[in-house]
Amino acid sequence: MSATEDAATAMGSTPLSVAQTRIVTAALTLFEQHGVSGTSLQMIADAVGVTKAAVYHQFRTKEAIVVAAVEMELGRLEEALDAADASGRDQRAVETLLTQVIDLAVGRRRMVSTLQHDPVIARLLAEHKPFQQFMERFFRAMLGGKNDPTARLRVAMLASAIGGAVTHPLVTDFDDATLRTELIHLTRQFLEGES
Amino acid sequence: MSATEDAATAMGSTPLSVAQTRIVTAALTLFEQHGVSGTSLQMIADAVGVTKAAVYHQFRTKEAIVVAAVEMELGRLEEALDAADASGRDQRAVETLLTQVIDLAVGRRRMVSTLQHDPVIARLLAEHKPFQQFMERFFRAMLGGKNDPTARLRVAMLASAIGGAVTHPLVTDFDDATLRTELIHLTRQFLEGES
DNA sequence: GTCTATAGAATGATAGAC
DNA sequence: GTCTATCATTCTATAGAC
Repeated sequence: MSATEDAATAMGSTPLSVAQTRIVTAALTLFEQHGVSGTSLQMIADAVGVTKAAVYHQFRTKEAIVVAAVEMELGRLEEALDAADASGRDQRAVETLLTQVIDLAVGRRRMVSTLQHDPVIARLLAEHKPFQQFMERFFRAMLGGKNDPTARLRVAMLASAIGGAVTHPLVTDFDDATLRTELIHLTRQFLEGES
Repeated sequence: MSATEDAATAMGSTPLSVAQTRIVTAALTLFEQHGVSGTSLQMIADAVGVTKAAVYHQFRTKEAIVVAAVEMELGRLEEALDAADASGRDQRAVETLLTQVIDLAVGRRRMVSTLQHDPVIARLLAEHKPFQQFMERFFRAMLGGKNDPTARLRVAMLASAIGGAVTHPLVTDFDDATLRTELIHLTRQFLEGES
């Protein structure tokens, strides 16, 4: 409970103040509805209930808000990643990590798609050094020691399948618990075919 | 070859003129780089090499351009879908459709993510009647007669896995042929687990 | 930490000439 | 089919008062 309300951000950046956390939280909701480009500072300010100038006092640019938002979301993965890195690099460690990834993806459903596919965030993940390193670390853990083309494609498919399925129109009627159970089941099935 | 250059749009709408086709093609490239909201009419006009007013003469609104663009892309799926609907509703028909979907996804890599995840297009697919019906038809074909929750999640994962994998950072170094072969292989493997 | 007020550029969209 | 010119609106961002 307190972990969800914690304002600390990941990847060694300065923790957020209460006012900053309010802005980032509101921004995230708008980003998932309209995308980053489709969200103006005015919309964010209105959602928080302050003026644009107040938002600019907390973040110098719109990009700074996006960075803080991505940091906040990736921070949720960091704990799971730490545990995975500590518990070796075998198949069982990968499955434990996958379960936590699924938990996060189901719990934050609508957020995941934005994080994975918004063009602005994609560019940020590719160009911003700390994000680059974090994603490399994440994929390394998901690969569990392997690195052949088939293994890489398998991880790419798995990450996309989980992230995409949780918001897919065919699945919107699933409650979280059912979605979680079924996702774990089908994910395991996909991994069983592994050579 | 002539099929790729054909300006005809799907879903019963008016075919596009040459000028309109030029605009929609340029718009699609920009949409995949910046998203729909991140693409202005000025950017589209510049890419085509005309003024904004010339673009407005061809399409009354920006939304009309987006609709035409989505129609053009979904049109590529329509042929495969017709064949699938004609060849029954068994497991083999689904596998044939899947192969064609993979071919399309690999061939148009960067486009797929935009179509599946851009918030403006997502809203359009959900609210625009002809798109709604087309997507329903597509999912029905992919389900191959089934409709239980597990089957729906399986299709959701499959569609997301294919659409997401083709642009995934872990797979950017794959050439089209390799990506196609491996995707078909892993997709079949995923389906073999089916009960 | 928030406000009012504003600068300066870019946005979607229209009118009318060629 | 394309142009120039312009509309009202919105955008990011800043200055300065409280």
